[in-house]
Amino acid sequence: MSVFTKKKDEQFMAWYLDVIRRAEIVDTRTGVKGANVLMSNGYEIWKRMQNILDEKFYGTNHKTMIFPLLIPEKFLMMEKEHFAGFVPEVALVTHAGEKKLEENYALRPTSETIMYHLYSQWIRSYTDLPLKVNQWCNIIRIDTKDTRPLLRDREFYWTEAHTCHETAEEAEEQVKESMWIYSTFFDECCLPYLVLKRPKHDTFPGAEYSVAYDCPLPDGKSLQIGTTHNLAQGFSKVFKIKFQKADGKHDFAYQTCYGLSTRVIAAVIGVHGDDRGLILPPYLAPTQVAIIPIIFKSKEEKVQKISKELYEKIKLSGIRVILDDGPKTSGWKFNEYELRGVPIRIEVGPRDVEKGSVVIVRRDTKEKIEVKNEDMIEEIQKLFKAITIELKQRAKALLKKSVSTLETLEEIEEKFSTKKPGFIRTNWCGNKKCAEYVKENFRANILGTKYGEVEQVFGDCPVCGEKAKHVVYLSRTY
RNA sequence: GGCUGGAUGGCCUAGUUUGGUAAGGCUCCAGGUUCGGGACUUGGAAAUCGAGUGUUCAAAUCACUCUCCAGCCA
Repeated sequence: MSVFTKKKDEQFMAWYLDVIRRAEIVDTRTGVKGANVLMSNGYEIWKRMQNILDEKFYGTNHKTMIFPLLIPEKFLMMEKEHFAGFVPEVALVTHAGEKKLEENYALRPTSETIMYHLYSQWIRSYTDLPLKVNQWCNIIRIDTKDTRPLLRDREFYWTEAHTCHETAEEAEEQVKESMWIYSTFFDECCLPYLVLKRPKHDTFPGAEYSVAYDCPLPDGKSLQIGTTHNLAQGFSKVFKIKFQKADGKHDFAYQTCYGLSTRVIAAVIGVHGDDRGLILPPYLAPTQVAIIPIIFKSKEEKVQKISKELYEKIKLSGIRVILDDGPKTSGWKFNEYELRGVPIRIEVGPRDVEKGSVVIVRRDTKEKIEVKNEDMIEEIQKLFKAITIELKQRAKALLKKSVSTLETLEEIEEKFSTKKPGFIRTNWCGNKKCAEYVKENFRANILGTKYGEVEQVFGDCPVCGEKAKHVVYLSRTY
C-alpha cells in the first residue's frame, strides 16, 4: 500500500497543507496572502458547524443580525485599550478611486465598536435587556506575515456574539451560557480542549477577563479555537450604552462577547486526520457515504443497477450520499474518498450482488463489514454513532497525552526541547516577567488557569522561585 | 521586523552558471483494453517563463526596480 499524503506524525504542517489542498478544503492561489477560497468541502463543513451553533443560539434567545463591514476609523479609537490592541492590524479604506475620503473607514477586525454604537441607540430601559446578538461574517486582520490557511488568515469567517445585561451577575451567567454553547459544540465536533482563563496580560483589549478554548494538535502545539470575554462596563461606558433601571436610576450595561472561527475546521482536520487524508465526524462531513460500484466486464449492468437502487434508498433516508460510477478505477476512488474524509464507503461488486449484501468500510478504523441490503440503513446509522464515539475517544486520549505536569524549570526546558511538548501544567507566581521569560526562552505562552476549578498549587514558580499563586498551562501556539 | 530561498502550461519540476527553436512528469481531452486498494496503451490540448524598465541583432537566462509566495529567526 503506497502512501498518498505526507507523514502527519513527522511533518505535521507539510501534511496539513497537502491534505487541505488535495481534499479541496481551501485554495490559496488568490494572489492575496492569507485570503483564501473556502472551497466546497471546507464551506460545507463550516455550514454544518453553523447549523449546530445556530440551533444553540436560537435555543438561548440570541438574535441574528449582520452589521456593516465598514466601520468609521474614529469608532475604533474610542476605546483606548481596544484601539491599541487592534489598530496595527486594521485595514483602512482611505480612498474612493483617486479621491481621498473625508473620513477613513476600517474593514472590521471585530465588531465591538460598530455594534455598541448601535446598542447605545437601541437600549433605553432595563426592559430592553438582555440583548443578545449573534452575527456570522468575515473579518480582516492584516496582522502577520506568517499566515497559514484556516489557522491564521488575514480574512476569515467567524461567529461573534455580543450581549448586554442589567447586572454583573447576569453578565457572568451569560459567560457561562456561552461556555455551554461552545463546549457542547466542540464536543459534537469531537475536539479535545482545555477551558482556560487567560492571564491579565493576555486578556482581550478592553475586557475584564477572557476565557479561551485551547485545542491540542498532534504536533505538540495548541490552537485557540474560541474565546469568551466578560467586558463588564468597559465598553458600555465608552459607547454610552446606558439604561434606566426599575428604581429610576441609570446604569451602564454589563456586556459579554464570544466568538469562534473557521479555525475550528483546521482543528478537526489536524486532530483527526491520518496519513491517508481527512477523517471527518459523520455529522460534519459534507458527504457521509460514498458508494463505489466495482465494475467487472460482462457483469457491470447488475452492479450498476443495484448500486443505483441502494443509492436512492440511502438518499431517501436523509443521509448525504454520493454514487461514484465515474470512469476512474475503483482503487483510485477508494483512495480519493479516504483523502476527503468520507466516514463510510460502500463497495458494491458482483460478489455482493450475488449475495444481496454490500461491503461497508469505516474511514476511522478501516474496518470492513458485510451487511445485508435490508439492514444497510440501520447499520450506517449505527456506524455514524460508533465513529463519533471513536473520534471522541481519540480526542480524549490526545488531550490526556498532551498534558504533562512539571515542577522545575529544568523539566520544562527539557520538555520544550522535545519535538512535541504539548501543554505543560505547572505553577506560576502571576508575575508578567516570568511569562515573558517563558515566551522568550521557550517560544511558549502562559495560556492561563483552568476555568471554573481552582487547582491546588504544588510548588513554587519555576521561573523566579517565588511562591506560586496559580496552577497554569503553557504551550506553543499557532 | 530580520535573514534565506523562490515565481516557467491546471499541478510539480528541468533549463539561468556560458543570452540563440521553452523540455519532462502528473493532470486534462478523445479512443481502445481494464476495474475487490491510485491500471495500461495510442493520439491530442495546454506557457506572451510574476510585473516593469534597461542592455542586446537576440533575454526565461544579464542589470535595476517592484509585487507576490515559501521557509527560518525575533
